Amino acid sequence: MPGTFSDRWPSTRAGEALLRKLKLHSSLTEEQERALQALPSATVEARPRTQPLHQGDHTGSSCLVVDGAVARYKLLPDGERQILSFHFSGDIVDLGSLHLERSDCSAVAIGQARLAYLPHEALRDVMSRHAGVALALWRETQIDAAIAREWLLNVGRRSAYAKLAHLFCELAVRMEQVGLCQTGCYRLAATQIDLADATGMTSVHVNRTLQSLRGDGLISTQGSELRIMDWNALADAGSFDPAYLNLTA
Amino acid sequence: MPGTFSDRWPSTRAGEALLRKLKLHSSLTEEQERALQALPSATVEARPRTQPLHQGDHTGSSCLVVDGAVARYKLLPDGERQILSFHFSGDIVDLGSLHLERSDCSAVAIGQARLAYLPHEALRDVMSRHAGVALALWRETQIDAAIAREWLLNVGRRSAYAKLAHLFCELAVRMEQVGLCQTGCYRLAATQIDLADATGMTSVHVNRTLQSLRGDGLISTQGSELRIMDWNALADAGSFDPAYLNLTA
DNA sequence: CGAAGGCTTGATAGACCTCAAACACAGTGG
DNA sequence: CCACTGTGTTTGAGGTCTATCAAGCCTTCG
Repeated sequence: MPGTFSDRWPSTRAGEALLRKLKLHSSLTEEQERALQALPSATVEARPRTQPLHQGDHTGSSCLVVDGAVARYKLLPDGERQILSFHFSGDIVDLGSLHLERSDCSAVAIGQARLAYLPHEALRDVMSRHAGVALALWRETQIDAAIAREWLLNVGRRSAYAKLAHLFCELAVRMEQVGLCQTGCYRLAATQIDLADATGMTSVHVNRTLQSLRGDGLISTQGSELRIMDWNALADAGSFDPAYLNLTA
Repeated sequence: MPGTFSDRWPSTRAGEALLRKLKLHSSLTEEQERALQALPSATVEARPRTQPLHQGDHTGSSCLVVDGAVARYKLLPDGERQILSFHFSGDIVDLGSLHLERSDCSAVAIGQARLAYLPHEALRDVMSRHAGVALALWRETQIDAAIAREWLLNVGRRSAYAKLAHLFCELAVRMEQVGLCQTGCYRLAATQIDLADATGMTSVHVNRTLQSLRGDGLISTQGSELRIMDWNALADAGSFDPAYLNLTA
């Protein structure tokens, strides 16, 4: 029901979301802010499971998340899927391909999402005229890369229990940054299959690990809402250190 | 023995290695090339297992590999290590931290290596004066990020056999780019422990999987030299598709 | 109400890990 | 020249974490 959805998030515009995100780590002049907000963009509603981006695509625009969530992923020939990242309001999903030939991964909407497509030409133009914007976008891509590296550690070396704990911590911090998480409580329409593909597990094992996490009083869930009951214990279980998110710039 | 080492690789300079690497995916004007070659740098010899970069470091320069190999990694509180990437001649290990407060990972020399430290100030200066250089370095960081994403898939979703096959394919292609691999044969001073930490396995299991790979006639090893005996079979086993390396720009 | 998708549970299996020891090799020093 | 040491490789024997297979259940939605 796109109608209902639009009613609930009526006013956020693409430039606004991007601006808020960039200001988390970079300071911008008023002129730069105006330039960003003036970015042309085509906003679209994306139904759950629709794919705003396909591996190998050669598009002329980048996909910005205005509302909702998007997951980037890669597929193996046998159909196995690895989710590489989650993106929320203000995140540019495929900023990396701005100066690259084609995208190396696909993306899918997790739940209903509102997306905006920013023409590469316009982005390049703003970046060339405003060095501060180019710097902010550079930082944005570097933080994205840092998150991928942390995920590599997560998937490669942590136990199932720690993997989920770490993921939930990261999502809490990142969503809190953009106002989507209050008092350790946030909504994410990810299924247990999604969580499995993000952490290199199976959905069955995610289910059982989730039960442990709940049983130990670290989290609770109802519907798509996740509530962190004991932040210290959860962060400790996942050996979560938010330094890699570069929030303090 | 730094003396012996210097004698074997006597002439490569920092700017040269970087330039050759960047030209793999970006075209540069003669002026830009000169600017790159004129970059000031302090070249040092790094003994095996020395650490040119530490997590949390706030350095004023970036580490370029001139010769040899460097691995980037992260540690878990319990000492578990995840290697995030390997770097060879022309790679800048921590380009990501050029505009970030501090490094989110550490690095270690794999075997003897020669490194050059490029002052951030000088890099920023060249980038601001030459948009083409900035673009090339942007591409460089994006390819680095794309490799990390492919590793995420490798570590999260492939079998042990496929993990090693994929890693060996990537290393062959990347080392061939810079002249370190001929006819599917290259030297890498990585131990089986290193390979384990790069793929999220244990060294014991790496050892056994290596034996399978050899037994199936896909590779052969002698000392630190790896020879790919059957490229097609190896690429197939690792479902290796070099598209993510962005070689064709 | 039926269908579809997601969640939960049980039983079984296997890929990979852990522990432990032996082996190979190079560098060191007496 | 040969023990001696350290690091890396190899092998063996369990053990376990996680995957697989299969079924039942629940909610949502047309």
